[in-house]
Amino acid sequence: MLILSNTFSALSDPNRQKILKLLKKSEMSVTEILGNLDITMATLSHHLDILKRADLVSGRRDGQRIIYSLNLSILDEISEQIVKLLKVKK
Amino acid sequence: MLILSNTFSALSDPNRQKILKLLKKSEMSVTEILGNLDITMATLSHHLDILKRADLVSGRRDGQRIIYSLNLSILDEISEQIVKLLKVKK
DNA sequence: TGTATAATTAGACGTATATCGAAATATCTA
DNA sequence: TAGATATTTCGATATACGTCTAATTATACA
Repeated sequence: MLILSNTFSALSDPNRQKILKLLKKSEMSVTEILGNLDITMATLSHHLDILKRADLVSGRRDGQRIIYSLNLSILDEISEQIVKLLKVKK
Repeated sequence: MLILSNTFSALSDPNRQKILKLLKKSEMSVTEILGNLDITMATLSHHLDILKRADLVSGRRDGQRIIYSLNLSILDEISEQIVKLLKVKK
């Protein structure tokens, strides 16, 4: 079960939004993601942890690297929750 | 034009989510909203300001009271932005 | 015009969060 | 097994945010 507050918090940071947009195109290692952002590796790792805990991304190890990818399964659930939050029944 | 980051920030607080759910049922004055929450009037006013600036609610004066209501027009835009953020083209 | 009611604004405070550099952990390869 | 590469974790710091009380603004009405 999704905790709505956490998901929106996860989505509310500009750098995390950039990460999601990058992963939308293709899965990437941490270092690859880092090349597209202006933060340190430590900070990126922190953001990835938040996105992981919100179930928005997942990472799998591939040798030395960890490859992150978007969790598409969450999309429908988020949309549904937003509708529940805002949509007025006619 | 919607600034996505602001919308998600606005949606990310539990009390603001409660406010939106209340206004979903019917428009309400600040004092009426207050009766459903466990915060001070000042804090509520602060949250309403954030929701207003995110275009999620609007307020109109009615005598001494200010009546807040949900801005339904934003819903489609938010859903669209979420899809843009997360949805991968097949 | 003065008092009551409704809401916002100002100022202060503690906690959460984004960030960094440095240290630790994990994997690969020579 | 030692050194290199990739990532995470730790500890510190500055800023943002949610909250409060008190003061201010706006409206109503007697």
